[in-house]
Amino acid sequence: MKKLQLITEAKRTCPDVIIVLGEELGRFRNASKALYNFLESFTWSGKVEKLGFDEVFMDVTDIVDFNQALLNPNNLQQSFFQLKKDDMTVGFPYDATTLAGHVYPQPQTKLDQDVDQNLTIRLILGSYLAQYLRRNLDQEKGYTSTVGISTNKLLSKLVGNMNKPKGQTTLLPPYNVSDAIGTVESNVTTFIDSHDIGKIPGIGFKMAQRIRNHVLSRAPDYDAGLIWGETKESVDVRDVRLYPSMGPEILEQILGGSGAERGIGGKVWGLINGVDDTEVQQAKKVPTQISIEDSYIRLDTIPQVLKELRTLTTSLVNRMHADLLEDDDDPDSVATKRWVAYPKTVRLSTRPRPPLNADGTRSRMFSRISRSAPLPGFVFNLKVGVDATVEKLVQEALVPMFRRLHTQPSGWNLSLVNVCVTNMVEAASADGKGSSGRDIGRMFRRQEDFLKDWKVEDRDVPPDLFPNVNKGMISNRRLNLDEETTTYETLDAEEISNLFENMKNEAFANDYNSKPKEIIKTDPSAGNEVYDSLPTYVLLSGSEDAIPLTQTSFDDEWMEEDDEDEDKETCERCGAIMPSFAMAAHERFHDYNG
DNA sequence: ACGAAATAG
DNA sequence: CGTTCTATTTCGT
Repeated sequence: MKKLQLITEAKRTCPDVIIVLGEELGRFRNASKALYNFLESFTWSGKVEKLGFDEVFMDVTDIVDFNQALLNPNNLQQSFFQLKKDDMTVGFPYDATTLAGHVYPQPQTKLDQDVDQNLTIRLILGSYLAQYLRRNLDQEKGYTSTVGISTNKLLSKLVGNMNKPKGQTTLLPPYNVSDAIGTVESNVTTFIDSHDIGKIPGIGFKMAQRIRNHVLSRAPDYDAGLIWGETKESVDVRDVRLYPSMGPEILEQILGGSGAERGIGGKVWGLINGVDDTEVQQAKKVPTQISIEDSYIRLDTIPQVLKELRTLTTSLVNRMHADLLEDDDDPDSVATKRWVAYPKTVRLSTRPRPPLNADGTRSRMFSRISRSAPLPGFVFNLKVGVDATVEKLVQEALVPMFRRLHTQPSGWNLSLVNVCVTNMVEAASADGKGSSGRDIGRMFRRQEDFLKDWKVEDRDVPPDLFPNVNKGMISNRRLNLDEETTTYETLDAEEISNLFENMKNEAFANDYNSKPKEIIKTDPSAGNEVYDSLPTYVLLSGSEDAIPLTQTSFDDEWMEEDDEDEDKETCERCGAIMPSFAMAAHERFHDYNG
C-alpha cells in the first residue's frame, strides 16, 4: 500500500484493510513539537530547522568545534564527548578513532588515503553525537530514527536516506577532488551523481522536467545514443553534470525567466555538485501561518460554500487556540490564556475546477486563486464563544473575500477551499528572559491596567515630525510601570527596541484598524492626558519601527491644537476623555475587549 | 501589501 | 475529487 493511494485500489490490493475517514493530526503535531524541543535542548546555537512533522536539520558545528579542541591526540580511544560547554561532567565516553554507524562509501574503498584528517575527525564527532541523540530519543521517547551526517543540509539529507529505517550514515571524505592526492575521486561527486535529478532537494517537479527535456531532447544523435540508462526518461545528476557545456549559465537559460528564483542556474549547479550554502534556520516560536483546507467533488452553490466556510473556519479558530494560545504564567490570575502571536491577515483560497475541453477531457490545472484581508481583532476575544466568532468571521471577512474571488453567483465549481491566517506578530515575550519584556508584557496583559493608564487614539500625525527624530535621546530611559511613582531606568538599544516592539504589537492587537497611532500616558484621576512626565511613542502602521518622539518634539505646534479644547467627549463606558473624532475607534476597542 | 507559483513532507 | 493537506519561500506588481 502506498501513500495517497486511491481507496478503491487499496482495497483491491488489501481487501481486509480498514479505512477510517478523516484524520486527527493534533497528536502528531504534539509529538512533532516534543521531538523538536527535545533536539533543540541539545543544541548550543538553537539552529534546529523543522522540515515537516518528522524531519529536523541540526547545525552542531559549535559542539563539534568544542569537542574537537578537547581531544587528546595521544589517547583518542578514550575520549569524552562534552554536551554542555560549562559542565564537563555531562556527556559520554567514545572512541574517536572509529566512526559510529554506517558510512558512505562502503569500507571496501580504501580509507587510508591521507585525505582531510580534520574533516574526518569532525565527521566522527558528528557520528557519535548523532548516535547519542538517537539512543536517547529511543530510550526517552521510544522513537527510532534515521540520520545523515555531512557538512551541509543537502548532503546530510541525501546520505540519511541510505540506511532506513533506523540507521545513520556518514558521508566520508574526500569531499573536494583537490583535497585528494592523485586520482581519488570526490565522494560527494560519486554519491550525488547517482541520484535522479528530481530527487535532489530544491529541484522539484517543474525544474526536473525542464532539465530532463534539455538533456534528453537534443539532436537525434544524442537522443538515440542514450548511453546512460535503460530508460530514456531517467536522467540522473551525472547525466546533467557531464552534459556538453553544462554549467550555471546553461542552467540559468533552462530554468531562468519570469517568476524563477534569482540566480537559479548557479544555485542548481551548486546542488548537483553537492554545494549548499543555506543555513540551518533558528528555532521559531510560532508558525508563520496556519491554514485549513478541504477538497470537494462538487461545490457549486453559495449555501454549500457557506457551510464549508463555517466548518473550515471553526477548525481554524480551534487551531489558533491550540497553537497560538499559551497558559498565562501570571500568578495573580487563575487559568487565563494569552496569545503568543497575533496573525494580522486572513486569506481565502479556492481552486476552481477547470472547465471541460471540447474532447471531454479536463485540463490538469492545480492553480489556486486567493484574496486576503486584515484579520478582524475580535477573533482574539476569548470571552465570546467559538461559534459566534466563527460566524462573525465568515460573514464579515470570508464572504466578502469569496465575492471578490467569484463575482458570479454561480457557474463555478470548486475542487478546494482553504482558509489561512498569516502575517504573525509575536506578542511580548512570555517568560522573563529579558528584563524589559517582562514588566511591559505583564502590564499589558491586564486589560484593566491598559485601560487605566493608557489609551490608543486615532490621530493624525504630522509627517514632518518623522524625520530627524533622534532615538538616542530617550534610549537610556524606560518607564517603570510597576512602581507607584514613575521612574526611569537605564536601557540599552536592544531593550528599547523590544519595548517599542511589544507596545506596537499590543496596540495592534487591541485595535486592528490602526493607522498612525499614539500611545499616551494618562492620569485617570484627573481624566487628563499627562504630557510633561513621559515620552510619547508614535506607532506607525506598516513602518519598521515605532518612532519615539522626544519631549521637545511634543511641544511643537501640532499638539497645541489639542489644547485648544475644542470638542471633547467622555466615554460612557470607561470615562476616558478624548477628541470626538477618536470616539469611534475607542468604542471599537470596547467592542473587541469588553 | 497582495497574489501566484514552486517545493517539500 | 485526474494525489491530500499543510507549510515555507520567492517572485512580480
